Amino acid sequence: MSKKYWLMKSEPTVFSFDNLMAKPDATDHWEGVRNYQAHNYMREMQKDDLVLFYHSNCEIPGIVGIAKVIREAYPDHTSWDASSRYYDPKSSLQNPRWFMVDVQSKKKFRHIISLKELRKVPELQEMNLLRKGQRLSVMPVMQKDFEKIVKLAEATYSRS
DNA sequence: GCCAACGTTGGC
DNA sequence: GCCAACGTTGGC
Repeated sequence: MSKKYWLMKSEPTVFSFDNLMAKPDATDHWEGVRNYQAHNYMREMQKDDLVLFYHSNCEIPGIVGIAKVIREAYPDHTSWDASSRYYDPKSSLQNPRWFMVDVQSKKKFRHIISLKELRKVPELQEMNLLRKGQRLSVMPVMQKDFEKIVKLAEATYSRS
């Protein structure tokens, strides 16, 4: 099966791209997805799929870098941890209700590709991310859009 | 802090 | 199964 592309949102005050880079092996599990549609997308992820890392609910929302899926979906242990903010009493070790993947940071953009900037790119206007009212924290990205965003990031490098 | 646009819950 | 009330997301 061919590689797929995704976008995952995180609030940088909770977990930022820098936090991911600082982890051992620049790798961490992606805990806390508690929306079924986002969760279903996450379960479709395959090893080596690439992920746009998006910072949400912050001063400058936008894409900050690229990560890679290094472990496919497995039970999210925070869902049965009563002390976790992601605790779900309907989930248990025996019958897990939520899953997570492991991701590794791959490349940090020198500058954030802000939501504002994305909205100015004609080719990207069909992205799920830019659709009104869509709030999924995990969503698929078309290959052409992924490549366009990487190009934007590279153009930013050469300009500076 | 506001509020639009969702998703979820629970009474009926 | 309907739907009002409530909670959450996330840009602004």
